[in-house]
Amino acid sequence: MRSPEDLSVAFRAAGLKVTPQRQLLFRLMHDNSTHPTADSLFTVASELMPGISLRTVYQTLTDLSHMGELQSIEVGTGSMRFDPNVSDHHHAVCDQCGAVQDVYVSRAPELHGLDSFEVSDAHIVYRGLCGLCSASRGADKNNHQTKGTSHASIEGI
Amino acid sequence: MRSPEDLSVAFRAAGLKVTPQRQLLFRLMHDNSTHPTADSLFTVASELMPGISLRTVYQTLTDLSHMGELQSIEVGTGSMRFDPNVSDHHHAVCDQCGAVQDVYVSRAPELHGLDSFEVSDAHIVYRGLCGLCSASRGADKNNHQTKGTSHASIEGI
DNA sequence: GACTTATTAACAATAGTTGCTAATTAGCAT
DNA sequence: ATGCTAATTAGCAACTATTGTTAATAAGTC
Repeated sequence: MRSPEDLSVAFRAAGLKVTPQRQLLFRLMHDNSTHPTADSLFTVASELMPGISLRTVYQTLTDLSHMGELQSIEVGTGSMRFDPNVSDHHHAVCDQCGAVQDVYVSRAPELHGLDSFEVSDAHIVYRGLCGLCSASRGADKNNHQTKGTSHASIEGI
Repeated sequence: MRSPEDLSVAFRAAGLKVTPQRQLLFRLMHDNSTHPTADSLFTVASELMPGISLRTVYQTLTDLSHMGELQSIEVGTGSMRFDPNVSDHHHAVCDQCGAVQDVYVSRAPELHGLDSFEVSDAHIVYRGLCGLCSASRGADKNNHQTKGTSHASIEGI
């Protein structure tokens, strides 16, 4: 996802208006590696701009997705996650705290049974325990993170 | 997933009752490679047993999942798919008709960025066009299948 | 065949997301 | 700066998929 400034230009060029709500969301999503849900993003946005509506958050996220600025992924946690990292990568979901990490896969797997199928995209979802959860394994059952926010993210190929 | 007969025995052994509704669902799911949704299974079941409730279908599918007799998968089509094939495999989803096929992956991919993550499961979802849809590409925009029912399935390693 | 307990069916409720509409506001031209 | 026009916002309703609840029913056992 491009910078908030670049996005403002891109939105105007696309005939879309650059509102304060959108600018806030640009900033909140830029370089955001926590894979937030629409709702968790709404919570953060509401603190900075009371009165902003969840509908607007959904709408802007949808717009950004359509423009290819972010990726919406479904990792089995019930709600959509939004990812400003649009490079070719995959995801790991912690079964305990729900954190989502980026995963880079270098070797394409060998397939069987897809002879007549034209593959255009592949997405791998890993499940298990994230670093923090496996460290505190069993000790505390409480989630140590808010839904949709990860402890840290791992970048780089 | 085991045969309807075996499942009847297993259910009784587990203290669960073998009702006509459950027996019907055993038969409908056994060797069913169409990856149906709860709703599409309900539609088929309703024709054979008018009056059966969607709740019962969900309940029985959940019971079967908990017993390890079938797998419930989420492939991004909005609703859960149920698969009597509980072997280690993955799935391909047609973007046009929604059909789901089994895919077997023989070589584990190389990962980067998962150092502190304890992986317990991995699931790959391929997206694209199934054989029938890519054959009739563009010609007819109409789905040639009912949601949740695939043209055919591909089995074998 | 009666008894006990699980199950069924119907309905309400929930979560996540999208549709709708009147009032507001950005962007543009003056 | 100011007004115009079309896009956007906020609020709410609607919708889909799924789960909770409960009275009536039926399976399984004796």
